[in-house]
Amino acid sequence: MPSLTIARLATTAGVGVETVRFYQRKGLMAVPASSGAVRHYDEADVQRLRFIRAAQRAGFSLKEIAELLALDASDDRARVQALTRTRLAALDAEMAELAAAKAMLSGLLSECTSGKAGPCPIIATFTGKACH
Amino acid sequence: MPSLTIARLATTAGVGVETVRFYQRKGLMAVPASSGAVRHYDEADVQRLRFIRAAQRAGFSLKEIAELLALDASDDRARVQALTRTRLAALDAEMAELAAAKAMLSGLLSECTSGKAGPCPIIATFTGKACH
DNA sequence: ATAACCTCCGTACCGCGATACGGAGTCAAG
DNA sequence: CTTGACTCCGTATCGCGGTACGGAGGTTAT
Repeated sequence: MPSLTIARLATTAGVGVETVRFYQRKGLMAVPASSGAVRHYDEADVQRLRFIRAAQRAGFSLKEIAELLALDASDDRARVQALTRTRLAALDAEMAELAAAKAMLSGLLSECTSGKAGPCPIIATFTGKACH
Repeated sequence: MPSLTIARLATTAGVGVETVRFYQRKGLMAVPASSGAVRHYDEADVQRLRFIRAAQRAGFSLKEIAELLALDASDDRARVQALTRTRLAALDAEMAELAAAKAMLSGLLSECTSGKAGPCPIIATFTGKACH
């Protein structure tokens, strides 16, 4: 039975001790009812932390992750799929925004690098001053 | 001389009154030294708010925007270009992360939609349980 | 001139995701 | 059996980008 202290749990999962405690307060992890004064953790807790980190990388918020974790128990695929579709739509929207920003900035950068005279086109664009 | 109240300034630029005051506190806008008790704003203030919003859409933080605004005065194109390149690199990194997340989620979603048996692949992936 | 609305200013609060602090208790090694 | 490292727990603080509240005073339309 691999019994970990909170510090070993945290370093195993690649987070800080305070972060584990933060997740406990947020209801993302249960506080183990330890026999004694010091609480003990096991492989399931490591997995739970890894779940949280993986879902965060996919862009889910901690609130959504809490729901996903609850669904892990109650096997409601429809709900998981709905959350996933919502997240995918949000990802598309974010990507579109980033792509637009990137297009604008890279265009302006080359303009500003090659241009010689007048105000910086980047600044001018943000300012709204006519520049072309 | 178009003299605006703070509310008219805010609505013209498409932000809230409280947001204008927030930007003033953050040093992004000067508080006009009004003659009298009520402060007055003009077209330059509208432009400044639009600058802030445009730069935000490009992904700059308020801190970076403050620097860009300072550079608007002091015409340091090299610095503006450096900030822009940094922002472009950050945008690339963010886009790569979003693309990875999207690929993962859309793959999992179709798997989960079509699959019938066993645990939900989405949950299984986050959990780290073997699923294939 | 009075009601209705706006401005000014400080301060507090929100959501998010953590991170820090500090005192008391616990545990293992020397 | 002490020392040092770790744990527990509450509470505070951070950074970001705002939003909300409330009272005193200014302004405007009727």
